[in-house]
Amino acid sequence: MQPTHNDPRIQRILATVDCIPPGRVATYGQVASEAGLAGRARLVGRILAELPKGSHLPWHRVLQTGGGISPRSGPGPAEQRARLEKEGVVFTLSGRVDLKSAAWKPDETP
DNA sequence: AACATGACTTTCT
DNA sequence: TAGAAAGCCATGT
Repeated sequence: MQPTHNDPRIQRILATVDCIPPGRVATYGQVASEAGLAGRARLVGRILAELPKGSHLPWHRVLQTGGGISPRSGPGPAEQRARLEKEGVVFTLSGRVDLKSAAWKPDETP
């Protein structure tokens, strides 16, 4: 079975991602830092990669530094972008999100 | 224990 | 501004 079972760190990451409101996005480093795992951005990515299918977790709101989508196998990236656009997130011609406007602030969680 | 892989980040060219 | 290389952390073989 898998790595992340009941580790509080992992739960914190999942909770942080789940706290990201629609129309806003956060970077891997941002989430990791909030979860108390600063510098472990890759761990966040790994967690999301292991996410089960039925997870309601807004994984699509997690982007790279600069607001770009991490390329990976499958319809992941395309679906991620589609979902974000549906939430009102604007993508630049470079395929990146304008963090100046869409960046999520942990203090602004309703 | 060592090597290889990956939803990352930073720096250099 | 875009592309390639190196570095860092955790997992799996």
